Amino acid sequence: MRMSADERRESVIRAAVIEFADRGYNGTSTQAIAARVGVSQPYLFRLFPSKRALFEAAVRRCMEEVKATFLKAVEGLDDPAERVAAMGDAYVDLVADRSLLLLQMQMYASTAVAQAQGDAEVGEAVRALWVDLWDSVRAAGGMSAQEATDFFARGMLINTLLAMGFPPDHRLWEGIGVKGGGA
Amino acid sequence: MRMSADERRESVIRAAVIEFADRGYNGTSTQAIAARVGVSQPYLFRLFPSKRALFEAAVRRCMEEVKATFLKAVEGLDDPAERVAAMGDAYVDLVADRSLLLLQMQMYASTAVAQAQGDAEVGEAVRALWVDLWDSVRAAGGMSAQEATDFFARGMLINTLLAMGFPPDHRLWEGIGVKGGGA
DNA sequence: GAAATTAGTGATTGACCAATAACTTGGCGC
DNA sequence: GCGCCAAGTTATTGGTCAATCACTAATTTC
Repeated sequence: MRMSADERRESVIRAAVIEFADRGYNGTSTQAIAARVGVSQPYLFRLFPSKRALFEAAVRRCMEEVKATFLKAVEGLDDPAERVAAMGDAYVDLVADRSLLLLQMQMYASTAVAQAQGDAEVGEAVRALWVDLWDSVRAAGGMSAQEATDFFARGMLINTLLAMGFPPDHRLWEGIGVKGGGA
Repeated sequence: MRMSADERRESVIRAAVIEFADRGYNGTSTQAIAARVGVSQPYLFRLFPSKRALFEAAVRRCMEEVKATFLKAVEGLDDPAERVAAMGDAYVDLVADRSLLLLQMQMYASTAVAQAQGDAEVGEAVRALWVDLWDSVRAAGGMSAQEATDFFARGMLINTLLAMGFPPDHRLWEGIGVKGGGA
């Protein structure tokens, strides 16, 4: 049961990704995260200075995993066209783990909220993560600027349809080329 | 000051669109909406049965306006290619009124939350609105399924970049063809 | 101009929630 | 086997929020 602070922080982040993905920033109580970890609610505040900091850690982790998924997909592939195709296919893995895509949606929404409230720092941090993902994916796929735009545009549509819960066999998925939108 | 319930409901919806767009569902208090309207908080519950119902009304209004913006853009145009281009340009109008695009983001995020909590009704309602928008835009532009997919994919990328607050002159806007991302 | 209807308010409540503070428990070195 | 530090808890607090209830004021109707 008892573990080092670093190990505990790690498991808290994992729980936070799931909870924040499912219920959003304001909809998630620190109590819910603590319960999922199996730890008391106040102890979270020993591991993270605030709820916001915990959310940021979850978001950072999420973006790292998304990036890692794409980079892993191109490993060992040399042909540029093949690499781009492999990254497109990698979306299947992301869709399979709902949390990573849903937490992205919550991140976009929460960032807009933070900025409307005058908090510029959150926006800067999120944009930095996003630009890093963009550039990494673009470089890994040897994409032109236009190709990268199209790639991410498709990704955002997938995110959106998934968030709304369109089932995998719905006709709106047809032009997209990745099945698995449901549940 | 005093007005009919219907007129008041109308002004409440307008206020709700702005507030929910800026602060999200859970981040917006009914007090904040009431204050913007200039009415007492309990009176909102005479006009709408619950906060959720008010949110749904705001979302419905938002989607109607988005749809109307696109349909208005093609008025008087006959050439199919011209109509598609006009709808693409119409995004400039939507970006100009931040609320409509940001409320969409909040809608996606909140729909995901509702579904994670077992509320299937919200998801169904939102999907119906979305399919209606999709079909209307597709019909108005005489688009193929693939063209519609590309059109909406681009739209979702615009939404996302806007939510994150990328300024209009940021390089990520380059491949998109609509300026006006910032504040 | 009185009666009835409709618009709107003030006070309150019970639940929830982030964060703090003060305390306890468990393992490790020696 | 004891002392010490890190892991973890219980209790609490100040604040917020959706929703209800009982009430008042304006408008319409006859």
